[in-house]
Amino acid sequence: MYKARNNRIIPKVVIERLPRYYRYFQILEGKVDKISSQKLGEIMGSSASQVRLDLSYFGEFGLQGYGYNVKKLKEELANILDIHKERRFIIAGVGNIGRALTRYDAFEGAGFKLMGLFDIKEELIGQSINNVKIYHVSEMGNFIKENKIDIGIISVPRDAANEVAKTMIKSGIKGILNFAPTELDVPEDFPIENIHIIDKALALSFLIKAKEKTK
Amino acid sequence: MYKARNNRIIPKVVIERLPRYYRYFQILEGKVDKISSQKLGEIMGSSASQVRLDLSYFGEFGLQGYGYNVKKLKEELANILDIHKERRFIIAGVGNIGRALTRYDAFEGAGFKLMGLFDIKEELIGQSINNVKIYHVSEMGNFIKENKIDIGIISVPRDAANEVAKTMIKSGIKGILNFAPTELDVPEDFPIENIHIIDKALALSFLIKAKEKTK
DNA sequence: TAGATTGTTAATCGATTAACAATC
DNA sequence: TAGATTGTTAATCGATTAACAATC
Repeated sequence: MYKARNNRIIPKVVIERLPRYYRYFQILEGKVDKISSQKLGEIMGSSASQVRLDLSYFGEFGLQGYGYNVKKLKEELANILDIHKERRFIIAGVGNIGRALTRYDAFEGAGFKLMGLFDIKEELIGQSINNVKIYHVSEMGNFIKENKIDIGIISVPRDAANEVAKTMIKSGIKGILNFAPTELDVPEDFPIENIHIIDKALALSFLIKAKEKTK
Repeated sequence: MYKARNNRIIPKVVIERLPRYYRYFQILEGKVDKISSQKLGEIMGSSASQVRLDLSYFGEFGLQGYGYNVKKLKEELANILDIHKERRFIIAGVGNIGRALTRYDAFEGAGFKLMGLFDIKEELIGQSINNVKIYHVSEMGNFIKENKIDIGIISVPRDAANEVAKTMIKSGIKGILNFAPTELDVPEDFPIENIHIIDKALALSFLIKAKEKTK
């Protein structure tokens, strides 16, 4: 659990919303100087109360009768999300998803730096994608230690995911972004985020079907 | 809102969990014949109560003193998620993410069929990726109508996303899977799912930083 | 000053867990 | 039958919204 000011515990849902606030303040910057919780809520599709309560976990950023200073808030959120710090990451699994993430430039814009790629396919080892070298997974543990890797992206097949995660964690990685279609067995409180693409597509299928039924 | 048996409304959180149940029943099939809510909860990392309540929105699938028949439940979930029906989709935006999704074979395994790709870059038009042709976005509206496209994946840059969504919806698409880093302006109750990769990475950054602080 | 808008507490709403009668 | 386990209702927990004093 993550404590905020006043010893309050920051709910997980609030943490998940933080990057969204950051995105909106990025867009607002340059357009307006200040914004009220009311207006921001309208733009983001949430309530003014939620905006104020969410932000209040991290500080008193507003000013009565004025609202929030856009430039200042964007900077505060950048600090909260550690955007100015370089966070080094690697990708395990150079399949379609892995390759795409290698070339995905938005990572760089958010302060993430790709240091290496890992796979088991012999024919890939030694190659480079976007000037990032592919190594054999057996070298991953040492690589993490030597290069002080912060984050591991897992895009290997489902059955290999847990072993990869285990190696990463044992080697001192600080967090995992998991694209494999399974829940990983990590220690309680180990930082992890899951991106289950097919799950999202299937939930969408359900929504579509359910909507058609009600017609 | 989506009604279930007994006129209960199915909470959105339950819908989002459905694909996860399906995944686990897929894995269990062949391994065991039956499973109790207790055991399933242990494997999935949720409570037995939640398993039973979640499933109860869709039917009485269990048997007292026995549990749930794995093969049967997997089939029920497949039907609930419409997996046996072919759902046709297109991808707007042939950047890194779009390309990766084009080659992502898990879509096919879940019953999704990619029918076309769309972009504005003239040099891409007419090319094919994985035997799927790239068209100009100006042709998208007609393509959707003529080919009865169910789902649109949006992987265009942020500023183009809303216009693409508008065209899709106007042309009768039934649902959108959005990878663009923005919330789309869709009608209330229009089926949509968002996959915000950078948001997830940034939330992970926060978790890592917060954990380090407490040490 | 008057109006606007914050940060926070209280009230409400929704989701999860516990309890248990029903029954295989 | 006895033990196991369901489906559902009630109790609890957590998240969202409403209300408002404080104050720019």
